[in-house]
Amino acid sequence: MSQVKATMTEQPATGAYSPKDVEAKWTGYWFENDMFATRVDPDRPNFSCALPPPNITGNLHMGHALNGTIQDMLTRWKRMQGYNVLWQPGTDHAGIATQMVVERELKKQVPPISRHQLGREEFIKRCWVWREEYGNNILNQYKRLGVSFAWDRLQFTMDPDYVKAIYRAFVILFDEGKIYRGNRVTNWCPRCLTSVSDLEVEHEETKGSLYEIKYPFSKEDGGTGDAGGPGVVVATTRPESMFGDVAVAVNPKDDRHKNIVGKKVVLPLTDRVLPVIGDQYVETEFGTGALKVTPAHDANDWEIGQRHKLPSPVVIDKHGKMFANEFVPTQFQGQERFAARKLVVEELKEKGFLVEVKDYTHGVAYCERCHTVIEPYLSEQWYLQMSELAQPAIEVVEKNQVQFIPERYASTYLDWMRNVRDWNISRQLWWGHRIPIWTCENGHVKAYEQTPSQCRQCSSTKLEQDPDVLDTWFSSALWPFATLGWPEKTPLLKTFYPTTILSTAREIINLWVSRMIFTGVKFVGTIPFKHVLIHPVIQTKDGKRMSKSKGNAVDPLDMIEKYGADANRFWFATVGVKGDQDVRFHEDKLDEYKKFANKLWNAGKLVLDKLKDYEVQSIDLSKCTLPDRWILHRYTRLLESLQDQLQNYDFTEAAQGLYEFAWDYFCDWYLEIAKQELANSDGKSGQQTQNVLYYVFEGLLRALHPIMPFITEEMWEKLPHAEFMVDLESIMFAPYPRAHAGYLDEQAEQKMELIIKTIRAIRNIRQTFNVDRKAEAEVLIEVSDKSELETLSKARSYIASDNNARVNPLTIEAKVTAPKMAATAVVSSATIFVPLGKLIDVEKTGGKLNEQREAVLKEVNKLAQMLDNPDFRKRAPADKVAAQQEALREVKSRLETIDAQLKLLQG
RNA sequence: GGGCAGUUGGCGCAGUUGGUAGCGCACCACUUUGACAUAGUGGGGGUCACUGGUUCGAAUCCAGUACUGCCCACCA
Repeated sequence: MSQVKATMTEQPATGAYSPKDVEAKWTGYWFENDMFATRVDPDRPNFSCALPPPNITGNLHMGHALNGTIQDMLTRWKRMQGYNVLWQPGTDHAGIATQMVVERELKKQVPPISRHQLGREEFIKRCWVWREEYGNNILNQYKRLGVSFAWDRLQFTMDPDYVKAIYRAFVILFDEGKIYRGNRVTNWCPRCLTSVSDLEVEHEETKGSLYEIKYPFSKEDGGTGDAGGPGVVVATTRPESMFGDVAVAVNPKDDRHKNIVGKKVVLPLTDRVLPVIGDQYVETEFGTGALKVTPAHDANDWEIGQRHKLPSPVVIDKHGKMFANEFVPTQFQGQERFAARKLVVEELKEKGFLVEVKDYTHGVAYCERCHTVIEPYLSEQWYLQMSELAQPAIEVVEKNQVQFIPERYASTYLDWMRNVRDWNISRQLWWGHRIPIWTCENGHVKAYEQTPSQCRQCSSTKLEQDPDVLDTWFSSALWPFATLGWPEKTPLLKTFYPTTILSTAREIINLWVSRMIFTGVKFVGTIPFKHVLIHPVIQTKDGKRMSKSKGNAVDPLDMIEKYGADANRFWFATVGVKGDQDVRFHEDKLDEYKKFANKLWNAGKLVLDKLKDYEVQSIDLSKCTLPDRWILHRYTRLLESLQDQLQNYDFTEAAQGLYEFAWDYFCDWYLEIAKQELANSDGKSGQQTQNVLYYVFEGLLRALHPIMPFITEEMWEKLPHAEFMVDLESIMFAPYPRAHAGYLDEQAEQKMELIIKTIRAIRNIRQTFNVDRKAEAEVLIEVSDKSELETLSKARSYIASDNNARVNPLTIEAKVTAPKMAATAVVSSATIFVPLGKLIDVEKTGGKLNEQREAVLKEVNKLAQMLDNPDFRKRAPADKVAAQQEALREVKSRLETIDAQLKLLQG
């Protein structure tokens, strides 16, 4: 490993933190020195996760960035905890998407070329060229986020070893008879010219029309066979498909129609005669209660056609144009389907068959990739039989071997798997894994892992490979183990499989997660991951889905540019995985966390300044000041919670805890006091304060590192280090800080709380009465409780200091002579008097006191009422009653103090 | 049609086993003292969507209603 240590980045003297250079520098340092390379020490525990492979055509979006941050936080945290970590990165060849991009490029050429002109082989070559050029773009974008994935183990779903895994899996399934050829209606994209799965189809509410068309009874069934005579009215949204009709179906229970079952009707605009059949599928409530049956162009009609053994004439071709065959009247042949619809409707109207047209909004299926309206299309496809494969995959989730987080998503998965249908795994594309099925001249259909030279059954050398490629999800289904070398029993597979977690978006639970689970169980014999983290979807600030085409998508790279990667990551951490299922994006949040980074930066500057020439040494608790012990206590509590929170994937709380600790406790209170301590001290107590300052700040950086890797690395490098960390090349290899119970100190906590409240009360009075900030104020504090008196007496220098309440002279006694013209506040057993002399505004003081009195009185009444209720005293647990009684006593005494002060004021 | 979320001050959210509503941003006022004005200090602001129930007591438990959003599903 190269030992070129990055040098410190010069920051502008203004005090503001500028993330840009810092981030570029450390990204370079980490990646150039292979810091994230996989290292395996058999004595250490293992942590692994696989990055959901982005499409090579993809660009980093908010979802990627959130997901990347979640995985990186865990990976960095585990690395710091001494685990062997593998965060497996890589990309997906993305069949349709890549093919579309390359086709689009070809179209831009002069003259434009189609892929068919190029031919399959040449086209695939172009795809490879494209992939070499741009295929890792998105991973490089990921780097900007500070991700620590194993760059040395980059995988691609078309790498030779990966392809080997795919064909091994395919052949196993094929030889078990689970892969079969089926001829049925599937979703077809007339633009991509391929079948797509149900999951690759988007349904959108679209305004359209419901056409009611009269199908007249034939002459032998009492009709005239034309529009003028009696008939049955069917309702359809797709009149152009009528030429493929083979029947009219009604519900046999429908009183209006049941007597016409068995009759014949004439298909309008043609001479064809169709039977009226009875089928339960027909909804009596919908439309006219009569349904035209078009088996080749509607999945439901296909089912009906199968039940009634009806033919299935095809009238729309794969391009979405009306077929030129005997079923389609010549005037419509070759017309595009939507143009044909218009023409058909016109002619129906003209000839009197069109009964009514109603506005109708319904879900229309669109191709997820190109937004073309999907055409249900009768075609031959390869299917994977799912029922047997699903069973064990259902069990591992039912038995909690694979656990969804949040839990509710387990039912999304289970509902899908329990009703799973056979999987159409073939696609009519060129870019992808060609289906490894060869058919010989004698019709023997076999699957081969490698291109065969002869038929396995008859040794014929005349073989032809299936032209289709596999659904892209077939290859990504194998991701968790194919990336680790399966089917070989590699050491990596042994070490890192099953992976620890999988983190992804809920929209691909069925598409991807379910398939990894069943393939993992099937091929490796074990679950692919223990925990599935499903993160929220990031929406626009008004709750809309972000989409590139709508132009409302926020580009995370822009946000990183503007606010820094650490600020973005911090926001992603607060989003976490355990909260709502959707999160709206508000840019102010990034600004807030940018300010947090700035705050840390400036705190770091102060700490460094106070630790000039500091040599690390251990803390001597017995010599520590109260604030020292207090911050150690708070810090220890923070670490305890962090351990729990990160363990439970509670990133939201972990981030909030760190934010609160760093800003409120450390910066606002401890640093203010420590600053003063170090300025005043004679060097004895100051030494311990330095130790504590170092201990807490250095630890805080490590604690923050998984969330904010850049700024913590930058500052950590500048700090001196304890011996065991001196040689580390990066904070990422330093141990995650652990809580030491010895630093817990509840007493210090209570004492500091009293002091803080006291300081706040004095500040409140000062501001309420407009005491000049620069002026010192006289303060008298009467403390009835003995230990509180001691605490406050010992803390007098903190209370009096310019940073805090700026008091002089300060009197703290068990009993003081209450000054007449004074503002008053009560904190616990302490009554604070600030004599204001001429400054005092009797009216204002009285008003303020009366306000307080009212608030306190309200509490008194509420508590008294509760305690007066005999039911409460009878039924509430004794400790609760006692607690309320105690609360009442406390509130009453505050009321008395206020009353006394009011009396004095009115004097 | 089925399922899942959410509804708490202007905005974004916390509120574990029911016991006097918290935080951040924004807002108002004051302050440029050597970590930070991307700051400090103080302050104002909420009948916890609605209805009913359980309970001595409900933001919290139960039932229902209303909106908002997501997922799944073969109503033409």
